[in-house]
Amino acid sequence: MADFKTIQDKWQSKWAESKVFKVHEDKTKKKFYCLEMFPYPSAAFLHMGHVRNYSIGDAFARFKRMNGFNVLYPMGYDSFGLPAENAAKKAGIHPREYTENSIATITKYFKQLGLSYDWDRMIATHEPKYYKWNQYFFIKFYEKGLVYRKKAKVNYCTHCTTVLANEEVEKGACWRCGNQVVDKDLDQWFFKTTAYADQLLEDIKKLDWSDKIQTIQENWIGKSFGTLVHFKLDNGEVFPIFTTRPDTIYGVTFMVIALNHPKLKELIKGTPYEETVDAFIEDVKKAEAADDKEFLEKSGVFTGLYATNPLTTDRVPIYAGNFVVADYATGMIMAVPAHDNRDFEFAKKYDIPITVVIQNDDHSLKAETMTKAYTDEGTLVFSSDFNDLNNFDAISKITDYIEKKGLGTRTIQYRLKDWLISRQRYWGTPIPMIHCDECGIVPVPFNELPLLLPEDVRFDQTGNPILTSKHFVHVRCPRCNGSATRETDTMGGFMDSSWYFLRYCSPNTTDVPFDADAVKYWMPVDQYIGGIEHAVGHLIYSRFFTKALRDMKMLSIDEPFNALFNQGVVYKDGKKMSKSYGNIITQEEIAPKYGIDTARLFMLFVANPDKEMEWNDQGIEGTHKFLQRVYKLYEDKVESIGNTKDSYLISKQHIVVQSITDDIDKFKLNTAVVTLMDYVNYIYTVRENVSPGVLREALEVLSLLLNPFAPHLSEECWELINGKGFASVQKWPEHDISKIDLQLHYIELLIDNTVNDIKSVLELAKISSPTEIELIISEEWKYKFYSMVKELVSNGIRNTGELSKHIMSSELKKHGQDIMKVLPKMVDKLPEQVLTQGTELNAFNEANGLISKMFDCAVRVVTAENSKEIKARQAVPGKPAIVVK
RNA sequence: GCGGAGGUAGCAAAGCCUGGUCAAAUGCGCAGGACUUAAGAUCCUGUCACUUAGUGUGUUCGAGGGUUCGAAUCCCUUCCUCCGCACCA
Repeated sequence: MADFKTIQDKWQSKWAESKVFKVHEDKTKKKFYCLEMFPYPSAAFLHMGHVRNYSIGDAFARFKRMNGFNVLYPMGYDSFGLPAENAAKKAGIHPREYTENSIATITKYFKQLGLSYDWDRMIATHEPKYYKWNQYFFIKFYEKGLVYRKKAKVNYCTHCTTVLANEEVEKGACWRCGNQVVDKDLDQWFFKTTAYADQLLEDIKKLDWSDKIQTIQENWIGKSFGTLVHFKLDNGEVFPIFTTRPDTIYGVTFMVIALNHPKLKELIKGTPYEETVDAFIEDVKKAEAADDKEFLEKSGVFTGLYATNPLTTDRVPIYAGNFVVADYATGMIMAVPAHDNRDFEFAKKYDIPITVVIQNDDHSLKAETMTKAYTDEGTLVFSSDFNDLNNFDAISKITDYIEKKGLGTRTIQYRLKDWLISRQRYWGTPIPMIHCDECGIVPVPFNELPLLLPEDVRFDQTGNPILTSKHFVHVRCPRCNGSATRETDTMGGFMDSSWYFLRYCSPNTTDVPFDADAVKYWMPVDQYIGGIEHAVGHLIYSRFFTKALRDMKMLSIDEPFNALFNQGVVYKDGKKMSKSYGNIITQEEIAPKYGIDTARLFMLFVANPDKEMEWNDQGIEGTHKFLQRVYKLYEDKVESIGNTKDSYLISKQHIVVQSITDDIDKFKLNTAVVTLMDYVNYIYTVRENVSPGVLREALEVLSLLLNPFAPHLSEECWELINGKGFASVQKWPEHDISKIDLQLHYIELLIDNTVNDIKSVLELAKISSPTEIELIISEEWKYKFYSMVKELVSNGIRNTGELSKHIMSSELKKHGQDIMKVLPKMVDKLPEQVLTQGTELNAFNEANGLISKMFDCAVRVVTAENSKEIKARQAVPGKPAIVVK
């Protein structure tokens, strides 16, 4: 029995001592940057979900490293953020202390996983030497006009007492604590992500990302082409509204403005409607708080205002409605109930007229009898000069007209909003800005960076702890030296993660955020690995950051992450494995019992890495057993009793290497493990019948193939067969197609079957302990079937159709049906030598049954243990089945 | 509503792209056997049904149709499950 605990400790310390995984730029080698999303160091443990994620990344990094790449594979911590601050509030320890304790613990666990990180590159974003550069970038972006401050309605979480970015709001609730988010008017800092909306959208297509995540990003950016139409209010004010359906403009019967539109209050101030509208807004707020779904169906209230449709000059009423979003487009819509379901619902509810302007084929639509909006294609009616046009054709014609008359313009609208970076909390990067009454907003001078977080703060009060600092807030203006105040907001955590992948390239530079040459060498990330939950947050911000830095000439790449792999979630008892559900299995529970290699292997084996998987307590026993079996191969001193299986094992070895290499390349780690298991079983069956050299090579190869999956055992096995150096940095085994001989495996199967036959015969004949069996297989029948296939091919038969024709018109007719069962694929592929591929093996196996029918074969079998000669005759209809002598 | 991923033997999970190698890898579970005083561990065999000494036959890959000499695999319809974004004009 192998003691996995001792083995893993031994190799972990050896790796650490010799720094095998340390890398540096080496222009002579091809680089490969493999990166996992860095974790937030909150909980002081790793559960099987983590084990899975990092095992996937490590397997891939190891694979690439062994394939000769110079692999950058770093790890660090996204260590700013609310949990640390909340813990500080609760437990009375400083967030830094909490964070650094967590980091120490987590790092210990990481090291116990045996991941092949270059630990010398570890970063933690809460360290001043890191966040200094957040401040630097902030100011740079500010200078470029990519950072601005504005008063805005923002999402505010009352529980976390801070604003949240759009991307941090899920279904109207705070992503972290799940509390309902409320609107608040605040002066806030924004990154102008929208400036790159188009590029962000366009460049997605260039990336090797899953369709799913590409679609999520596309939807999030939400580009739509439309027209801005100028409606006029009664007070003469022009109010543009955005529509993608100008073809329906003659059917507008009302307008709807967002309840929280900044202009609404002002427009109805002092009118008789002010009171009812205000009351309605209050009701909606209450309903939202109470999550009253029924009330939250489309509802609204008349504002007493009217707008004039510039095309019809009709005056239509303006409602305030809850289904219109204030910060998309202009916050007001034109409503065409006949042709939009939302508008239809609303019109029905409040008894607003409906005007049909697009007719179906038989012109049978009537406003009175409609039960839902007509949203299909049709012909325009009641649309003045545009009558009888197809409505989709009319879109551009009407827009042309609108533009010509100066009533509006074509426009492109994005759903993406600017990135709100301000947080009213302590544990983040201080925003390096100063508010001066004289000079306005003034950045902190570069030479004063990093602007450190103040230490003299109290966490026992509500609100932003920074405000409790006596020294932080008041400052002299760097420009006029007058008295001024510091910005007290800190940056949201996504700032830290927007460029950390650059910092890994040169983690210790003090005069620049990253070394240009190092970044040029390592970037972009070749393989990024992480959860899909970051689809719209981190993965958009990082792309934005990269593009902005490129335009500032600090980078020369367009995209940070070439390939992205989203690993599946680990479930237990039907729920995602997480601390909050209390259904975690930690590394600590598993590793002592089975060893960490077992845990890692199991996580990779049980399901395709991109699929969700259910944790299974029993399954892990199986992988443990497997690793023990592997170890036994190296431990056992096998007395070889022959070399009859040499070529079989060699061939098998090359098949296995080829198959595993392909699988890892495609991230199909689960099937790679299966192949590995199969290989181990195979070695067991043949090891007594191969020469020592061949066995040794097979074991050498096995120990290396094992490295990405069970690295510690891999090293141990490598050492046991006297491998030099670390297995982890050996060259990945190569496969040689010419060494793969499928015929051999085919014959092997035939022999196995025959041997089984003979076993049966022995049983039947009650011969319990034969002392000799000789197995003789005639060359003639061995190749007969194969040569028949060859003959067909040489007759020019290349595909199924030709084959069936050939058979029907040939002497093979009597076996036609049977041949059709087996041959076609072989015929199709033989010219390309596909017979050399592993999967073809089974074809021969299947063919075996047929062959035994079609060809007469006689077998004499001899083994060491028996002396009785037996003749076996494969069953052919009408012939004696087996003759025992 | 829009979008994405799925439904394979007792369970988990391959196979589907590129149709014939599929009664369908592998692991778990289960059954039998070897070993053992016994249990455990380990090893071997079996595990859709009926049958055989071996072979074989029948019915299977959510359901229903279609294409094909041939479908788990391709096409259409349909049912169900999970997951994102959600009133984006």
